[in-house]
Amino acid sequence: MSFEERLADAVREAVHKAYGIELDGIHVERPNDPSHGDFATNVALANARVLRRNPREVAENLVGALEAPFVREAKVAGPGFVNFWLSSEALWGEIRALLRHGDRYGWNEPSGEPVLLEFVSANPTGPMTVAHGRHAAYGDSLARIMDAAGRNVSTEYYFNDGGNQVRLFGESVAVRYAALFGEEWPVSDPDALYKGDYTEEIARDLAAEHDRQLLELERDEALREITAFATRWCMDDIKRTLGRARVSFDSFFNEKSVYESGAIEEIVRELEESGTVYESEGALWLATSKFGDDKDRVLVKSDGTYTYMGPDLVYHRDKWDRGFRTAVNVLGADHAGYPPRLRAGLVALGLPRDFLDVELVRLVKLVREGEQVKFSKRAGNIVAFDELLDEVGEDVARYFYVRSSHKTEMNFDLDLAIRQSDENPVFYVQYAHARISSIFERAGTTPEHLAPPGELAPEERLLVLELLDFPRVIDNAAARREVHPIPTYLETLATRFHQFYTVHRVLVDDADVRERRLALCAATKAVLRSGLDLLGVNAPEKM
RNA sequence: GCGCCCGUAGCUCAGGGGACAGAGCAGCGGACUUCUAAUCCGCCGGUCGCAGGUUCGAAUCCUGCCGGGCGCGCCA
Repeated sequence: MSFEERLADAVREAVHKAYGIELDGIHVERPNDPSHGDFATNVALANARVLRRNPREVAENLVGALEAPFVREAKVAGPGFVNFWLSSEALWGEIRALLRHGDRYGWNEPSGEPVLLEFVSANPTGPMTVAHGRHAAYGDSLARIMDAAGRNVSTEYYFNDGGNQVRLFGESVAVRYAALFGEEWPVSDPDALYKGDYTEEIARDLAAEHDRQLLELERDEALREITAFATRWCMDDIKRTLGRARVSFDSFFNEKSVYESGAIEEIVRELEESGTVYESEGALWLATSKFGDDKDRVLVKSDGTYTYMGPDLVYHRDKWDRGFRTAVNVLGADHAGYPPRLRAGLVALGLPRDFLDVELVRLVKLVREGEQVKFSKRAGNIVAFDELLDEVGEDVARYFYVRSSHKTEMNFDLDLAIRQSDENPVFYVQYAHARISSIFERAGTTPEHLAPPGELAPEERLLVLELLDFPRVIDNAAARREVHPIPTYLETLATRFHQFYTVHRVLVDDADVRERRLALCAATKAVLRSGLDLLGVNAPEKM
């Protein structure tokens, strides 16, 4: 149990003892100013009104009634805060616990209903973009954080390889392919074709494998072959990029399998039976407005093909059938209108309203020399994630992406990421880790037993308090589905370590002191490595 | 027009009822014979978009404006 929780309990009992009432939601926090104690609570201020006493008086009574052996001192301060200082013994007790858990400190055993986290799910119609990169970095880190926090989470990538975009993409490659043999491939809308140079690459690979055979086939069949080849090519390309960025998925799901299974027809039949669909203007509509959507949505277009609602309903019901009780979808903010529709459709199918949960990721803009970078030659009207990785490296890319909240629009300043890499926050954190490694290398040992607890110097105390905050940071990030608290935390922790390092020499002659400081280093190293790992960033031994 | 999100230091962003609003970068000035100076310390820099309201207390909650983004397709 954390000190916050232990303090909250102790305060709750003190309130009970002094006033005979049970309070919950007792707020204990780390004050900004160290002179306000290791921890502080505002209960006296928050409850002065109900108790009909002035806050300072309440605070005094609390301090008087407080029984907490791990508290060295409790003092009333300001308008009625109670500030707590913990005993060094108690802090050392937690450091020992931290060292026992190592880089699993703060982790919880998995429990609860299965959650499926779906992210990226970029269409296999081209390379991953820098926007997908943000989704990948966010989603993968979130999965790691939720896992650490004890959520029963799995990750999945949905390959949209069955829809309209894919047909267009197939045509784009077919045009290039035919051109290689001096032939023309007729298309309905040349402007809608994919323009990036990679379509040329795919066409060449296709030609290398099949020569001009596919041009001999009947056109529909040839297009099917070409499209299948092209989407497979993109999936491989995307998976390679993901692997490079250290993003992993537990499973991949193909939209095509939905079309081929006949499940859509089945769903439509089900909806017909429940009377939630109707025909109008030659299309089949789903009455999503009965389930919380603004208006009804087309399910089967007048040309007989399905809108995305069809396969998506099947896919999400499949998630439910596989046992997941929460489906978290990470989507681009430009898809904001989509969740209410899908949710309404799922409710129409009898799934609970809270099954689908959506996190919207805002746009990322690449900025170079103050100008927005909008496209690249290879990728067409986008910038490929690979190109960003080439420029700034995997660690910087992943760290920068998640440093700010996924909910805010982000400017990724390339000049800063590259040119000033020395002053980069990711290096700042990594450097703390490397410094510690260097100490252990010099020391030739890792601490096997701990020296008896001793008084903590101010810099040591701040470092320790920061270390012990890690479990709460993980829980909080998981609960809010936010990743950026981790970098924020790591930077503070690195600062606390660098400050400690500047003031105190670790490898001193006094064996007890040396042992204690090595223990702090080991603890810091474990938490830094653990935190960086949550972000998919390396923790180097040397820099 | 309706709905959702966002306005915090020159820049990129934390903080989302508490004690003087924080960090990094940029700028200025200090600190390496001692475990890595990719570090540390100090200075400069903010009417937390504006105006009301709730509260003992508001950057934080509520309302209204202003500014920006996104959505409101038989596209995904």
